Amino acid sequence: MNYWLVKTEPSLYSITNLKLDKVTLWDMVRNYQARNFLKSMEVADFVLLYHSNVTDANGVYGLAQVKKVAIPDPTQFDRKSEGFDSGSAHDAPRWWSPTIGFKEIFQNPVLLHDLKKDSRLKQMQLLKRGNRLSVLPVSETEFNVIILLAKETR
DNA sequence: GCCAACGTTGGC
DNA sequence: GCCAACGTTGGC
Repeated sequence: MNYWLVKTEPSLYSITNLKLDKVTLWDMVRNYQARNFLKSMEVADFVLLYHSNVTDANGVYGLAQVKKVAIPDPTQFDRKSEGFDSGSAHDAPRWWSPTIGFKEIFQNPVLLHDLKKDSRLKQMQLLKRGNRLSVLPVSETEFNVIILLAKETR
């Protein structure tokens, strides 16, 4: 069992969209390190959904779970898609997408500000200087702390 | 809108 | 293989 955090711009795709869709293929990731993390996701892994590029409100907004391991991202072969990659061969796809399913929208979103001030989360990959990766591993401890913060009544 | 961080591209 | 230029991410 592994724990992950994926970033998304809510104006493009938010936890609410995932709730409506129930499941979604996590496509369009075009960074090799992030791709490697996507490929190592296993069914039932938990995935924290992080909203980025929100004025004053970046943070973890909900929880998802891996439903299917990664398949080749279909957008890389689609000429009409922004994700099209002419350098990717069908027999050796570059980009991969797991399917994730909706679990919950947090009662209290755990904002970036809250993550930063919690001493138990000092080691979080997300908080490392300049980390722009859109898919990151989260430790079990960090995951549990974030879930606790999300359930806290404030 | 600005800008730091950093990944990618391409000339040499 | 080096590295400058460029593009993107994402916090503020």
